[in-house]
Amino acid sequence: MPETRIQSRNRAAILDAGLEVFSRYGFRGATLDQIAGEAGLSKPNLLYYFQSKEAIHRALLLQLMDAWLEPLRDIDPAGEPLDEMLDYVRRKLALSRDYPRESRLFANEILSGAPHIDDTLASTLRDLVDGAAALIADWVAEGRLAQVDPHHTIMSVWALTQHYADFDVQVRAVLDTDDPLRGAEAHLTQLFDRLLRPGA
Amino acid sequence: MPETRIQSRNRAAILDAGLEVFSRYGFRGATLDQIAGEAGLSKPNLLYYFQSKEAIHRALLLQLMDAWLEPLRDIDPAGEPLDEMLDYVRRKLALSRDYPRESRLFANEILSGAPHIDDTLASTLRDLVDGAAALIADWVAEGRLAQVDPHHTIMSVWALTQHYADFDVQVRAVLDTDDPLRGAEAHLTQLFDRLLRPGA
DNA sequence: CAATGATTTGACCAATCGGTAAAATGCACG
DNA sequence: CGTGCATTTTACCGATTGGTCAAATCATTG
Repeated sequence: MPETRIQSRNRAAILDAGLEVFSRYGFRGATLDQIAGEAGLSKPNLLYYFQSKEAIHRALLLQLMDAWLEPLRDIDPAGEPLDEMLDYVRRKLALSRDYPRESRLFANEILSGAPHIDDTLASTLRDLVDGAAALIADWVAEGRLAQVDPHHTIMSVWALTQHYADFDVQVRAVLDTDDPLRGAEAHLTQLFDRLLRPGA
Repeated sequence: MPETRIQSRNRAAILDAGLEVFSRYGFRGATLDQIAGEAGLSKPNLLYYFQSKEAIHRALLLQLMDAWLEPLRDIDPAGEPLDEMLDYVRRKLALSRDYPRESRLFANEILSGAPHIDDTLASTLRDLVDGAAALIADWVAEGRLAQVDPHHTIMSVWALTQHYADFDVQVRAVLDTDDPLRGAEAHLTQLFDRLLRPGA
């Protein structure tokens, strides 16, 4: 039995509403009434489509992790190292610009101790990062990137790009611009260029 | 009427418990029962010392903001620019090491839209950052720092240092070390040295 | 020790929490 | 049009939420 039009519309509305609420208040701080209200449905109707509060949250985290790690997978081992790294930074920053709620959802999950994705963190994420770190280490050894710690460098990309989504309120308060991400790209490109460009 | 021994002990215990719980689950996700349990007090007894859940949260945020901005105030306009900036990074990183719960409390507040400190963000923080940014801009103009965007540079310091406290769970999962902050200091010193050291 | 104020407890409250059951409604299709 | 299934609503549940109140207990000091 394929999904009906009503089903796909309502499921999408619920996931969107859940993303809105969970990303602001975390799993425990979010309420089903709030999500139902945001989705334009009654609470029992919402529970007709998802078995529980946790089911909504789980579905959101699941579809998030893939998209979130994609930029890292897209680093091309055959490419020019510095370009690959700067492109990676730009792809990650684009995620913060286009999917700030997903970024905050992830941040909330980590802040609360990652109870729902700790196994993913220890396996999938870990392996992916180790792979990318090994690639960076090779590039460094070949003298095609400056001497850096690969793991800390990757985390620096995360920290700097996600900051613009997660701390959006603070960023806007400090920057006084309606588009903080414009200046961010130039700044981060410069920062990672100076960090990673191999010395003369 | 001065504070009795019992009062100061219990107030401290409540604030510590509140910090523990609020920093993990945010304001809405935290419960008074949880805080009372963590503090070793009954809920009514807890409310004998603080008028409400919000009062505990407010007290925590208040004592946080001062300590959190201190490293920025301590930048010496008469000092050597690069040293001053690198010392600032190290002071900020020390806060993440010594007060990770405070960092997460702040992160949670910002994530949820900063409803309790939005005026502080727009006034105190804004002024402080603008002052520091002006100083950095002067140093850049004098050729004593490399060409950077002062505001984005300051926020980069925040993003990179606070990341080690706020995303501690993820950092440990990726790094596989029991002391992630050791490598962090060397990495961040290197990063900001390369970003800020004036060209030859 | 007595008394007085500081502290703690137990019983309780209305509101909200996540979730359920069943009846009512809507909708597509023969 | 009517039948059968998908959808939605109404009414409700026990547990937990933030918070109150008065009584009980504790600690200090004259």
